[in-house]
Amino acid sequence: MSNSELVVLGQDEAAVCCSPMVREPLGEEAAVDLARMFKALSDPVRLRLLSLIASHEGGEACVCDLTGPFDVSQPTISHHLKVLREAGLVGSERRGTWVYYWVLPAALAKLSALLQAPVGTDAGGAR
Amino acid sequence: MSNSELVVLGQDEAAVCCSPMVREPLGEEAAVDLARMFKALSDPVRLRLLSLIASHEGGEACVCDLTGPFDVSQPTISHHLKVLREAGLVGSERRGTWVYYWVLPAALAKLSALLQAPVGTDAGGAR
DNA sequence: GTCTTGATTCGACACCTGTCGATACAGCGA
DNA sequence: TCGCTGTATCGACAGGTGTCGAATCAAGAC
Repeated sequence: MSNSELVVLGQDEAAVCCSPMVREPLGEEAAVDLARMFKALSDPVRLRLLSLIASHEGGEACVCDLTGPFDVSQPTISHHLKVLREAGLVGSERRGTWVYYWVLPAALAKLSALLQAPVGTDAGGAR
Repeated sequence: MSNSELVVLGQDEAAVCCSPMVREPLGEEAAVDLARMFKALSDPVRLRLLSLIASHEGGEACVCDLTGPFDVSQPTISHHLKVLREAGLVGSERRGTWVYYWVLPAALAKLSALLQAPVGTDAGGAR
């Protein structure tokens, strides 16, 4: 079933991915798609939610585990989880009374690869 | 540098970073700081600007090279460049008539490392 | 000096986003 | 069945964001 993760992630077909952006200019569509994912990461609460989920035992967490550490209301947490889900960064499933969330590693890997830069090469020194 | 709170953590200082977020929950301050950088990446124009700069010959580009490919006004480009600069993702310098921008690789590397996930290990995915 | 070109800043505007409380929905247990 | 607990959705509101044209600043050419 690990294949289905890629399907979920492919909100648009793999047109976008994986080559560092320092290599070649991003296309317009690719930029729109990637910006959507980065936007999901652009909120401190969502960032912490994501890491909380990812680092949780078993790689997944129930919503009830996630509302505690924050001082925002439960509907707000739910909203943020929805944003993460719609960005393709996490998956979710109801299991009995509780709803569980887990990170989709391929999505993170995609973004990570995109940002990969040849560090050490002085691309920014004073000139 | 306007971030008085996190003054130590420059482009290359590793106060916040570098451990994948799937390893341990992000602290509150770290999340705020990182969210600021991701927010800078959360706009398609800025994403393309960044990759345009990074992939430009010599690793840097003059603003005049950057206004062409977009259908937004030049002040808007300038605004986006400012956002990228204030997020610590690019550096800039006036050189005669023109202003040049370059990517700060350490900043990208920091974000990239953060997103690094153990792909292949199915982090709680399929059920 | 004045003019021209490149870039930033300013002020304004429409739209988007994060947050809340109230409400609705989904399972479970009594 | 009814009620309880855990989540999601709704509607509203304050504040933030992207965009523009106009004005301003900076450096070089004349």
